[in-house]
Amino acid sequence: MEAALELIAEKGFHGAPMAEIAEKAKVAAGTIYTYFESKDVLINELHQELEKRITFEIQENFPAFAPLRERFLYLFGKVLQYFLKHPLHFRFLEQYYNSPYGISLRRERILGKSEGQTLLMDIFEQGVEENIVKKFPNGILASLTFGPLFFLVRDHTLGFINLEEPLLEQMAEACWDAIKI
Amino acid sequence: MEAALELIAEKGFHGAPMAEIAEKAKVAAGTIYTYFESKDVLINELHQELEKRITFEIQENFPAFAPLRERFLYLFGKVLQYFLKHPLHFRFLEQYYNSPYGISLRRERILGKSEGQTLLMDIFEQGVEENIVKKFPNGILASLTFGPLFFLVRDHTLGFINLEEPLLEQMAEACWDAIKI
DNA sequence: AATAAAAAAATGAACATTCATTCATTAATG
DNA sequence: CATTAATGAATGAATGTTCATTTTTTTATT
Repeated sequence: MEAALELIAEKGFHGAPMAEIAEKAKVAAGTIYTYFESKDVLINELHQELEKRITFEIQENFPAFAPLRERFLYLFGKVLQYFLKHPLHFRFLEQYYNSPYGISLRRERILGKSEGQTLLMDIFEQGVEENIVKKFPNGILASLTFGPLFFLVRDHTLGFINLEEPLLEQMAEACWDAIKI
Repeated sequence: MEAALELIAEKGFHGAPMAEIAEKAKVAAGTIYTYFESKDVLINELHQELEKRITFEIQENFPAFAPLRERFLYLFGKVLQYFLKHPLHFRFLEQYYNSPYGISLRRERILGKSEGQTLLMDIFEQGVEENIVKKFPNGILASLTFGPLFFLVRDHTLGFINLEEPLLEQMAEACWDAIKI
């Protein structure tokens, strides 16, 4: 799975043939099929594994009873830092969500909000209720938050931008400005 | 090129074999090679064509001498409307930029700002100078603008969200809130 | 206008390559 | 000895590209 992650993150699904994944993992090509029924299964399990790790790391130390703005900035920072720390995870997930694999999954995700998303959705809903956050549907508020975040991380992992510490906090605050009234 | 656009936008680069492109275009497979040296060339020319159309349409009626905020909202709206009107173009470009094709191109794009981008960069630079816009690098300001936009359009073209008129304007204003001081 | 010759374009079967997957065989483990 | 795992060559399907052949269009000649 690690070998697959690296290859796919760097070269995309089609730059990662099973033979190369096997080579990188120092096993024979056929061995992979002892543990994964197919390439699709391998990729889907890899995706699940990454999601699990991310949601775990984000919920860690979450200041559940802090003011709205603080909770928002915390979440934003955590997600941002996670991806900056694990650029390969980001690249892989990006590939995944833009492929047929991810799209059906995404549909479910949007309707029945899963864990990890819940934290943010709660912030939005409470914010709207208390007249702190603009009265938008959750999807729009999420786009105002994650849109810039993903956009930037992408450029960063590709080496186009260098994100420094003070800038990150200012970014988070700018996104808060976008959603607050 | 039209057949390629449709297939690639709907099923990705790898769901669009030359044989199918040819079939959709009602020519034989070999015929494509009279006009395009290879699949790569076809794809790159298609990309250039789309970029040309978009930059043209965006610059049309641009209120070059209006106040900053107005110019920003105009640009934002134009880009948004273009993609909502041409979902296939959006899907294609999204594929393109997330593939090896687009990444090298992107590098150039970020350094030497090309046409179309210039309009927005001018707004940013003037805004920073006049203390209307937050003092961020252009890349960050761009992410605060295009990040949410692309994010939303993606969900819209995939049929997850329905973007209505009044919402669009509010979105644009929210993004302005993100970059303004 | 009519015809012939030449050039250009279209065709699609054949080719070469890539790649996921299988499986008979060998090695490792309990 | 039995069971499980690993191996990697072989398989077959998919796909980009080529090219000899056919069809269409253009040009030249009568």
